[in-house]
Amino acid sequence: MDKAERKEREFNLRRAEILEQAEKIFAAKGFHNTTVAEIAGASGFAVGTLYQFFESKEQLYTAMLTEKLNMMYSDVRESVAMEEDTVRKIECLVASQFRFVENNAEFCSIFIRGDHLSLSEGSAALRIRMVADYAVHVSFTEEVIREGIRAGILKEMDPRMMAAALTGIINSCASKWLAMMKGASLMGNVPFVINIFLEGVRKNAH
Amino acid sequence: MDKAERKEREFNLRRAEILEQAEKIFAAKGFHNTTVAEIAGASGFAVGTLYQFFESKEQLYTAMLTEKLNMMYSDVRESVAMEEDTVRKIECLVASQFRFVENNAEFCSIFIRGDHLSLSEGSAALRIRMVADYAVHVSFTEEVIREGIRAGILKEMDPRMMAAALTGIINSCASKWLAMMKGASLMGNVPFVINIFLEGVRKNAH
Amino acid sequence: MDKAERKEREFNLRRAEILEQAEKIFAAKGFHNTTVAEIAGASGFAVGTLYQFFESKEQLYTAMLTEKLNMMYSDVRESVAMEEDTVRKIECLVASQFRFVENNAEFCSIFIRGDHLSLSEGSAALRIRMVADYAVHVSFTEEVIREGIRAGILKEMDPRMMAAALTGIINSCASKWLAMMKGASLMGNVPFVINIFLEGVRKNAH
Amino acid sequence: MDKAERKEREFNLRRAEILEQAEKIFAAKGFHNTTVAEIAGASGFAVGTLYQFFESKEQLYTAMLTEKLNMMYSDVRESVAMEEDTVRKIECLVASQFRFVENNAEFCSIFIRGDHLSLSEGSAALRIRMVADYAVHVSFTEEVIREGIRAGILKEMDPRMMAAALTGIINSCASKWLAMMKGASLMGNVPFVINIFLEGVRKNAH
DNA sequence: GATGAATGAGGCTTCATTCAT
DNA sequence: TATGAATGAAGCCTCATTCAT
Repeated sequence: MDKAERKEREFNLRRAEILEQAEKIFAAKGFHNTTVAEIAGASGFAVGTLYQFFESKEQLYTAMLTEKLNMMYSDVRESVAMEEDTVRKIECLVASQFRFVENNAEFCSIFIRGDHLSLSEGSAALRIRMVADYAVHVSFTEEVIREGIRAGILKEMDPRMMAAALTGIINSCASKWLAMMKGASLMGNVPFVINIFLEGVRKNAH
Repeated sequence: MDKAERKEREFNLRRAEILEQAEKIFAAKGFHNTTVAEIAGASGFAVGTLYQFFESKEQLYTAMLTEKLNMMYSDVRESVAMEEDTVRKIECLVASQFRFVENNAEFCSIFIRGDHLSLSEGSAALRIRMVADYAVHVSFTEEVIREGIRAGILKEMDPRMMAAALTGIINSCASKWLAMMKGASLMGNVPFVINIFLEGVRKNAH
Repeated sequence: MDKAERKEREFNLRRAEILEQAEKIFAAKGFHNTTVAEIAGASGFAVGTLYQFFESKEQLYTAMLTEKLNMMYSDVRESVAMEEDTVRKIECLVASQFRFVENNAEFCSIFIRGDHLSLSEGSAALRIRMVADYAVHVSFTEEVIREGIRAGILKEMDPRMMAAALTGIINSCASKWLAMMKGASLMGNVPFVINIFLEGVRKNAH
Repeated sequence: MDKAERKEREFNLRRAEILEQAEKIFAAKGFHNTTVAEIAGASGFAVGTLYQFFESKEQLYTAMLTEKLNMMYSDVRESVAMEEDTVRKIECLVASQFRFVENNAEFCSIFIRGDHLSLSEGSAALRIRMVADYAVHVSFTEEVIREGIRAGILKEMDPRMMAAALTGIINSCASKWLAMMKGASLMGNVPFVINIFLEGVRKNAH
């Protein structure tokens, strides 16, 4: 019977609607300053109804966070996988993250505000999963770099540190862009990031 | 009569004691999950007493944040001011920030947690001061870089972006270290950071 | 569907129940010595529930006050409107106020206690409305007297002052009755009040 | 030794200073919205010092109230005692009360605000004394009226009620004046009050 | 005697969660 | 299954009173 199927489709649609509204409000006001009633109101459901989709306010928050992040993670992985060359891969890594930030500015400002992780002790399990997801993403970046080293394209430094440096540059540029919200495109900074990461800032003597 | 003087000294000691305990608890649990009663208990005062030192929970939080950060800002400025050479200045910039992170690991984890800024609308004035302080710090980094460019040592790129990149690398390494809390010294990463920032990661053909 | 209608009816019933209990307690202990928890307990609701009916303790207090007073005001106006003759109108004025005091002794003792008006600065708007309502009531009394003067029944004195005198006599008798709470009926004093107001207390020489 | 005497004189001066300042603040903000610290500040003493003059905030409040009122009561009694004629006595009764109100407008507005009596259960004894003092004053008014009746000048009505009526007219006029705080003198209303009380408001047929 | 910092009980209000309809 | 009124624990803050200096 495909009644069950329709049910599930409906369920997922409603759930997505809630997450979408929650994202906006959480991004604007932070976790603690957002009330469940607000989210319910914005998504057109009753308060009690939200609790049929999510166990708690925290779980709703975490779901939104992880699902959106995993979306970004797979975007990055997909776009990187299409390239062969290490330098191109790094370009894709940067570009796809910048693209995500541009397309999800509100969501990303959560991380500037930064109340992710300031979740109560109770939800340790949820937090652990988020951290784990992040670790996977980091090690993906590491792997790209490791390949570059193996291929003799990148210097033989600690890949962990190199990944950290690249991530830092990306995040810092994204934060700057989010803070300013300038009309300028964030994507336009890709060459700069690549250049600084690959070549550094010291002027070569000649 | 220096009775007044002694009074003030006493006052500042108590105030500092409160800030010290508050720092630990805020760092461990975040702003919203920390109660005024907890801070009072930890610092050995009654709840009401805290309110003779700080107007509100938020003001206590902000005071702690700004005072500690300004401490770091001046540390950085001082140590950088002692050097002449641009490269040495950048080294100092990185080293003094890493030193601060090492010495104030608990405090710094607040920024990983990141609930600074998620303060209610009420404290706009306080928040503005924090942002302004930060802006001054950022422009200090920029200035160091600008000097390097003028001196022909650094490439002629946008100094704002270069400062952002450097800041990103520093923060990322610090975060990594805080997250792992490894026995390894964070200071040990200074050469790496300098190297990657100045020379990049691409292997030179020769 | 008259489900909404029933909802509203229920809502109003509960609201009235709270007001009724609040009236008793406020009357007995004054605004500041009454706690929200007490009112909640007496009306059989949880504390939080009160806040679905009233924005704040002050708003609850003011609502009770204004609604009850307006009830009295319209009682007075209605009963006076039924009479033609000025003297009969004044009788109704006095009688209907006395009747209200007898039927709402507890409520009226609030005014002997008198902590109406000692509300915080915050509720200026609410207080203004109360004062305005009272002004309307006073000018109604004045108008009755003015008519009596026009009709040649009352002396040509300042109607404002005459209204003040009548109001004073009424209030004073009511206060006396409330203070003593004697078995005696307050309504029994109507002829006395009318007589003293119309004829004064000096023995006529004859 | 008159050292003790000087001490007592000093003590009374300080006490009076505190009462004077307390009166202003209580009059302006009411009992509950006035803090002990405010009174201390205004009177130039430390908080702890107030507690050497008064047992508690409530006792300070009551002392101020009773002492001021008794001042008025004796003023009234004195000035009435100087007259022989009943009508003149009543005039003095009204005039001396109006004079007191004019000279102590701030203090009297406490009674418009009316948070006298809204004292906690604890101070029953103090409240009882205030009520008793008031009762004495009322019975003094009654006695004047009783004399007038005996002298064949006033009608043979219940003197209690007559006293209540007179008091009501006086209070009502005073309240009106306090509320408006008009430039006009309250004393100017004495003839009106006397006239309305003695002769009433009904126009005589002729 | 004078001081005023420290105290801590207690008040108002919010809001995540539940459950009867 | 959806609702949203009811709940009540918990938080921030105030302020009368005390007591060591």
